[in-house]
Amino acid sequence: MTAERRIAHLDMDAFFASVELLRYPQLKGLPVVIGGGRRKVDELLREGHADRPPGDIPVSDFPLLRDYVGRGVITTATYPARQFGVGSAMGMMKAARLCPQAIVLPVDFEEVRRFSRLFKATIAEIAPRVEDRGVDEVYIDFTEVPGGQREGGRVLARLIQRAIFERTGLTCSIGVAPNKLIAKMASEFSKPNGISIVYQGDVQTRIWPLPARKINGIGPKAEAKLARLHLHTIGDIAAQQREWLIDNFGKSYGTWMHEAAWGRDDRPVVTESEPVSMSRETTFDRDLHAVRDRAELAAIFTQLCVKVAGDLQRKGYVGKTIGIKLRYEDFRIATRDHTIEHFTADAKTIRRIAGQCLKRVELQRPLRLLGVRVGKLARAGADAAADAGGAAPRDGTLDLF
DNA sequence: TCTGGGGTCCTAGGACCC
DNA sequence: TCTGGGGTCCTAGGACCC
Repeated sequence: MTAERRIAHLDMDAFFASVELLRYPQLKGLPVVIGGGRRKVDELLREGHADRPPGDIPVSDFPLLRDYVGRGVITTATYPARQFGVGSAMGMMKAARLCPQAIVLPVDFEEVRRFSRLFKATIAEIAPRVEDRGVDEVYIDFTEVPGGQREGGRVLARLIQRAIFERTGLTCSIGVAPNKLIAKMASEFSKPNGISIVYQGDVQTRIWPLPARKINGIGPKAEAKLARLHLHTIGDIAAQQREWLIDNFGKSYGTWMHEAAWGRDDRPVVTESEPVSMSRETTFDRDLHAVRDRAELAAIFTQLCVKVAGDLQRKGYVGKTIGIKLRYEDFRIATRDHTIEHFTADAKTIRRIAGQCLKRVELQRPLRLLGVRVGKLARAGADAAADAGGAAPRDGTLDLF
């Protein structure tokens, strides 16, 4: 007698914005967007308020989206702002046209990470099998948790929701379903601060009517191609023969799509994973030319290498594939990478190899973005750590574990 | 009027090896 | 005159996600 799998997907409501509202409760109920960063909204806000409790800053002193100039995008919008059509990943300038009166605040990564750790720790105390899906999302395996099956998981979901609110003052939405795929969709059913319970038998009535794009894994490209084939809802996909989907989308993607449309997904909740790569990238305030802006570009390039080396060292990793990424003014992306003999986390080594990569790519056109990446990571052991400092490994073997 | 930064995974060709 | 087949690694690009 094995228990039926019950998997929860938990999504913090407007996470970045909600974190700011804890600090500035006077902004509750107002359209607020978090993002940008290219313009120092922070400093604007601080003018004349440096020694004032954040909660006492008058609403009229907060910077408005209409005054924002720069290349940033929206990270999160509060629900009042969403009513104007403003949403995540939207360019700030476009958002400013839709809702100029919205208040704009920069992302406070420290604070967001602090609350991220807090809410995840709260969950883990109640249900230990938690899979990290970024700062504001997790999957939770309810199956073996005592009481995890009651009311299809609603009782446990409610308990977690309350615990998170008590500990952080933040709300979340939870979907509980037989698998991750359906749970992810279910968590969107009753936002914010909602709980949705979905069973396998509900797929036809609750999943099939949804747009294909709601499936986690169907993005803008696949959606457009589906539309060209006159498939719009998940039910439309489910109605197709598997072979037909394979013919149109390839063996792997077609097979997966068919399974997904039928609500089938046996991926486990993965509680631990190792990073594959670490990177740093930056979009310039204005497009740069490799020749004309050589010095500026070189300084930024070195900075990126230093940052990524710092990330590796701080987290205790070394890597052996070093690469660069460019974005040209027309948004086309070029990448180059090179795998070296020995693992490293050394900024100078990374800079040297990345510099070689840079020579292999077209540099005539104006650049919008530059990035540096280190992949093929391994944990920095004793020898690897020495290597990371710039010393050659004794005999090419590293104590990686 | 555009479109950040940090990731993962997949594909596909060529090198190289057995 | 005909030239296997599998496996792994490297590299570049692209889709997708948060």
